[in-house]
Amino acid sequence: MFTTTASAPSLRTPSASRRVRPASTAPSIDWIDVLGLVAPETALVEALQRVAAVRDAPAGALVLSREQPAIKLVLVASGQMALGRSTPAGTFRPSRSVSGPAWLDATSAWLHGSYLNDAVTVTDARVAELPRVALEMLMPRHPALAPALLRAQAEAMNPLTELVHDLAHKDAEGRFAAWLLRRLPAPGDEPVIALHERKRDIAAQLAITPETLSRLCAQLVRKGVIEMRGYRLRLLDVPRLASLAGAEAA
Amino acid sequence: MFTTTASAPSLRTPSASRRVRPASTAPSIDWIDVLGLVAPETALVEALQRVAAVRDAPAGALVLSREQPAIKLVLVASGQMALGRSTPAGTFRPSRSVSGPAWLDATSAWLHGSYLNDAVTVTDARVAELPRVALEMLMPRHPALAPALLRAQAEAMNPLTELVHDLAHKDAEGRFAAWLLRRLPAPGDEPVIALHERKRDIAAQLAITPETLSRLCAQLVRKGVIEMRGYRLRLLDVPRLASLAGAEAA
DNA sequence: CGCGGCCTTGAGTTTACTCAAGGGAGGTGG
DNA sequence: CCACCTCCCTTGAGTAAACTCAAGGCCGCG
Repeated sequence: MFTTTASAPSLRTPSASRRVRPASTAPSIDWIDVLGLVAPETALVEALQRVAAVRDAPAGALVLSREQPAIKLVLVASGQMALGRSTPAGTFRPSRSVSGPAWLDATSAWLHGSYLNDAVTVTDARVAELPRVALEMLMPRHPALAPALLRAQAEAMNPLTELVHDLAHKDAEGRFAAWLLRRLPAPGDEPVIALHERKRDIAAQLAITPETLSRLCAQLVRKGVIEMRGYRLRLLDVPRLASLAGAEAA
Repeated sequence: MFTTTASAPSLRTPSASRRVRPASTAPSIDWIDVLGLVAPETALVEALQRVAAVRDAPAGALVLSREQPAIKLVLVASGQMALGRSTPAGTFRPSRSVSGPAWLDATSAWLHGSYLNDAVTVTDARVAELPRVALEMLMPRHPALAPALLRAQAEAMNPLTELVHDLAHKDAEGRFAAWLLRRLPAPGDEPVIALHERKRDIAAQLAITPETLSRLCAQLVRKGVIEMRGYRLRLLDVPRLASLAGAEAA
């Protein structure tokens, strides 16, 4: 995928950018998709395109900071980002990841404060920023905009709620199982998952250590639930995995 | 507060309702506050009042269910609610709590699905429900509505993000310390916190067992950080507490 | 007074973490 | 082209945090 030949995310330094998915050549954003528009709404799309500031960020770049006042909505057109917080010590603690095309932060800008998370690019990425005031000015003329933004925000809530539930009520194995199931290809397709990120990043998302993740994988392999070769794994027993994911520890 | 005399949430059965805060006599909602409106906007307020279905729910009632299709926005005018999930076994696993006046769920209804959480009243509560379609119809006439709803949704995101971070990166003591600090009275007031809920409910919010919470309290008392008498506790050393809360375990 | 629910405390166990060592893959420089 | 170096993943051993199970005390209620 990212590397020419192989199965692994081949990056070396987190900030160095071997792992290149060059931002797509077209400079435009798929607004229809991102906003979940049904009608064509070409006038709205054009207007959005005008107010959006699109830019490319190399892997490892800090795209959002909790220091910045939140005055723009930010979306990821392509690439993958990690949301979390930088510690005073300077290390970054990811809480979750976002893969474009999706909103990175469609909410903070509606409040008078800063962004809620720091965000760092994992792969090269293309991001677009929309000033809140510009959107507010577009609303009267484009009645489809507000509901679309409300939908976009609502959609962002979903994974967060899920995450809270998992962190609060599932043990490490359950969280990993749930994570795998979320990545499950459509039924009918091969139940094979390619990991596009370092395992330690996956571990961070699951709020466990890389060592624990490694042991979990070995354990699932022993149980015959999955099969692993490097960064490519195959789900052998989806029902079993689902039961592990649902087994809400304690 | 809730009981006539005492310091404890005196309820016996979780669903029984000794712990009564009768929903306020006025049948109306403070829309200005809930929506964060700045201008008076009386026309909008009246319109909202018309489309809102207000009802009172006794303590222990199931107000929202993940089985229901989400077609209404729900807000809690007064009282306290727990959000979480019922297990197949029938027990309720709270993830977080909401105290009125605040939105209980301002997001699910914008999507075509069910509610994201089950919600149970902890105290007697008054809830209001607004059909999404009604709000959409009000939007063209009331330009202040959409931004207000966007703000409301955005505000709901904030505590959730915080919660994810705490669950992912803080140990039990840190989460409890952070929880206490969130309840800290305004600086200048007495640093005394009255617990209005059973300790086991607090524990559930923190994703720990009641036993662990009890031990944490004892430990903080031993350290001289807090003082406890029943359900009333005094913060003796706020800076120390803050450092515990910030100490992002590991 | 007894009962039921709640909180507390103790003992033992489990889970996941820390620390440390070793192997593999990929890029780099001689 | 090969040696080396770095970063990553894995595995093992020991430890710490939080859980489970169980027993005891308190309080309000019937």
